[in-house]
Amino acid sequence: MEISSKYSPSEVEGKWYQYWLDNQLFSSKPDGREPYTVVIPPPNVTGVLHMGHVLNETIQDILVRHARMEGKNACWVPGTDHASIATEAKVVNQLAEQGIKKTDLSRDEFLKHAWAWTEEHGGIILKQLRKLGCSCDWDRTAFTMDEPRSESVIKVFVDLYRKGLIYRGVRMVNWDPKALTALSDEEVIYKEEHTKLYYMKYYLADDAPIADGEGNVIHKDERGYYAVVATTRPETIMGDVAMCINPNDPKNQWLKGRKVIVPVVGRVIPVIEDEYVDIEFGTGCLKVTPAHDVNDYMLGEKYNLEAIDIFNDDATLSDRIATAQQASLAEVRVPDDFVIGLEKYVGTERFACRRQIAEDMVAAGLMEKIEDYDNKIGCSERTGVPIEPKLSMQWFLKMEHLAEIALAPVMNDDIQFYPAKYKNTYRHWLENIKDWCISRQLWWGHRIPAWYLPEGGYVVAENEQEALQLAREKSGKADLQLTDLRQDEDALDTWFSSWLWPISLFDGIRNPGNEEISYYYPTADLVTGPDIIFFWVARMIMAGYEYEGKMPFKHVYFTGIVRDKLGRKMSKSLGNSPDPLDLIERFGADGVRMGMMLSAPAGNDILFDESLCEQGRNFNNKIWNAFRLVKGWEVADGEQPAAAQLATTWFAAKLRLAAEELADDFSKYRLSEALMTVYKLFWDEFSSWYLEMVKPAYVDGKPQPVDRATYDATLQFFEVLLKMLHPFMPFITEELWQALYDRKPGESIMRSELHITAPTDADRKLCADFETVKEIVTNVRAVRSQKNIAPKEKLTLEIVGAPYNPPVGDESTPPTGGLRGAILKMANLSAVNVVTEKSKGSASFLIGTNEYAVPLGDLIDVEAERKKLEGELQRIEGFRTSVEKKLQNERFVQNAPAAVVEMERKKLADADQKIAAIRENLANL
RNA sequence: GGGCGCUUAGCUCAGCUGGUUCAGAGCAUCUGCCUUACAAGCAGAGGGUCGGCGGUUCGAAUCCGUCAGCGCCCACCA
Repeated sequence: MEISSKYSPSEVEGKWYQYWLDNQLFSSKPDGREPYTVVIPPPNVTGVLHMGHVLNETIQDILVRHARMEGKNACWVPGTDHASIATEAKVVNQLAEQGIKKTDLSRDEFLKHAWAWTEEHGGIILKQLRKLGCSCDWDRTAFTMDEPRSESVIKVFVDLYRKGLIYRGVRMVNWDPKALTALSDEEVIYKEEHTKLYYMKYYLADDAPIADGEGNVIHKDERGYYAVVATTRPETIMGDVAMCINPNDPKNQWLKGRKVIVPVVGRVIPVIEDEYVDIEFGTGCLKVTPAHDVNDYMLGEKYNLEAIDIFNDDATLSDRIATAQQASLAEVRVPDDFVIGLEKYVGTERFACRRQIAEDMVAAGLMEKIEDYDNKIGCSERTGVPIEPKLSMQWFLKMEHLAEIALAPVMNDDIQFYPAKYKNTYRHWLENIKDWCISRQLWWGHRIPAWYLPEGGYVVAENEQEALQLAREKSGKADLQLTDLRQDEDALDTWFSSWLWPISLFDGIRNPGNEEISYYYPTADLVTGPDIIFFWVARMIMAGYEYEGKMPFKHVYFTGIVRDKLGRKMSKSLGNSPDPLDLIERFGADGVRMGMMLSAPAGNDILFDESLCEQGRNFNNKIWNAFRLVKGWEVADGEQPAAAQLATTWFAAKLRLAAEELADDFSKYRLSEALMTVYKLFWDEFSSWYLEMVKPAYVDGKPQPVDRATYDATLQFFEVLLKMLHPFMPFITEELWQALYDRKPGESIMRSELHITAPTDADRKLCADFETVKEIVTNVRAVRSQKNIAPKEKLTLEIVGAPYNPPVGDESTPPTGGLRGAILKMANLSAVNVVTEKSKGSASFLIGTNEYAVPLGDLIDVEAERKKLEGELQRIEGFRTSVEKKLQNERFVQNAPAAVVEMERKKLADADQKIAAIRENLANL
């Protein structure tokens, strides 16, 4: 049967994936073997596969398949995340397109739409993972909002509440005015922006004399004395309730104890003093708006100031500003030209309002100046809009205890981070942790299990019945009905469910100590991006110790960010992100996986380039063709040629060495290096050296059969290589493994085990000797290349002088056995002779201190040869001089270890020998 | 403003607790080859004062200091 010279992934990948599924090869059940567990970082349920996933999932699949072939009970649990805020936003947008407003729907109606959306788009990404070859146990597919996970979340909430770790209260939180919800500190990202710094005039409200002391900076114009306040947010003056100076600020001594008028608003506010104020910033005068700034809020608490919330939830200006203005103007009279009616701003959007009020203030002469200013603005991670600090009633989780139990295991390497540098980041966060705001003003998520009583107060319970019972007890009213209770409207932060993932997947919350959780937990490796180290990794560690008393995973492998080859982050707007499915279509899943892994050292960003997939595809093709060659051989009984005998012995040794290296790479999670190790092993050692050595010759245009011993050995080697490659390229290796021998139905390479004995000293020696053989061959080939001698033309090789070192023979046994045979075959020689003096007109080369020559007769170019030799002589003499200098340095000889000095002496002796040989050659030319 | 990390061949990166695996790998480049597994290939070749400067040492890509450039994380300077 004719096999195509090109491997065609699309024809085999689907077939084998189905085969794996049909034979339940991904499935795992607890048994007597050592477990190896990985839980997938659940992608957003409505997400689609992007290059970041490809990287992440490929790494996990490599680890899982590798562990499976080590004989472990590998279990990779897939699933998706409900992604509360992101999904709700998508649903709201979709409804908007249909002309439906969320506010017009009831909670239940909205959730119906959300579930419909989830069912329509959910799980697409899991289907795509199959195309990549991921060996997840699909029967275990979970969702953070399915029943077991939801019940776990509620149970944990109630438990933490009863432990006193969850509380409810009014706090300054990060408010997303677009999503209309509170966010945790971690969901705020800071962006550098060019803004303005506005310097506004706050006139003194009284006529008392000015205390003109040393260093005071006093402002005065025709309207009177005034202080200058610098701010980036002039619109917030509507919420001003004080001005604050640093008591030690010499510039502003004259303001102590005074009252000032908020411009535009007309409110008279006190000047307070606090060392919090930075004397160097702006004018040293700070306006205090407790409702709209975290620091001002703290000042407000400290000095018992009123907090005037000037915004609606969507960050438009509230009509409260107008009523507040009227109230304060009624209280104190201020000159008309300091005041502008605030009604005109009501309902305007915050940034429009800012522009307008700044303009109005300039027109009214209330603005001292406006400067350009670079500022960092906190924005919502999800919607991108600037965060509005806002006072509101929220649920919080106390973090002190949880941070404490999560810190030590990472710092003392019970849980290992790869790369380890993230330990610092982790510690810093835990040591400065604040309470976690876990409530979200969203519907899509786990609803907070708190029920409010008619007469105030609330109960926290796992379900309505329990809530009712607790409510009756609490209120003392036995006739209280469920309809009298009102459940909290808020949902929980998505991460409040994800942090239980390694436990809830095995039902360890609802059903502690069950067989699955006892067997699979703790999981082995977690593969994720460093961007969610706080959101997820740290919190899983907390939950792990709190609920299982054990780490959730033993190792964390942090991947880098996938960038394009110019180093830019891949993004939709740049259009620089290839579609993974398209890449798979073009290069095969194995090719894409390999392209990804070729440049993915742990923790480093990946500069992804399509050409890497091409390299992966080419490698597939190389494997394919090697297979074609081997399976095309005709086998006959017969003696094994010397070269083949050496080749099989050598390659067996080489495999043992490579296996050792591979194991080392895996143990250090250096997966791209592991791949490179197998890549070179297959391409260079196996294909270019081994196969060429054992390849049967052609006689009269006909290929000769290969002897059985060589053939059997070759198939065995091929099988080992396929197994080594399998975690990286599952499809092609399965295809060829199946074709290599007759297999039973249901058998698979992914369930085969790879055990290779440790290399011996003899293996190392043989491989080192073989490197010399390679050098000899390469040198002869180079001679051919330089002299334009066809590869087909047979040459002879002379080994000059005696004695010389093994492996190429010694005086009594001129190059013999396999090594000699290998040289003959690989360099296409007719003979290898030991001579005391090499032939006239030959090209020579040195390997170590041994000299070799290829007689070329008339072909030799004496001048060229002389030039080459002279160059070499010069180089070696220079080297000799430097070594000699070193040895003449007494301090070196005295201080350096004996072995090092001895090494240098040997270098010197070798150099002398080489120089002598080259001189002789030159003389003979 | 604090903390961490990086800088080695044209590109992407290895180089562990200083000394024969010390200047390496893959890709790219150049030169020959359509040699009966593979041109998505084969054979050969070129290419780097290891970011700059200073120090420790008999000896530094490797340790220390410093400067420059890049990147990341954290932080309430309005």
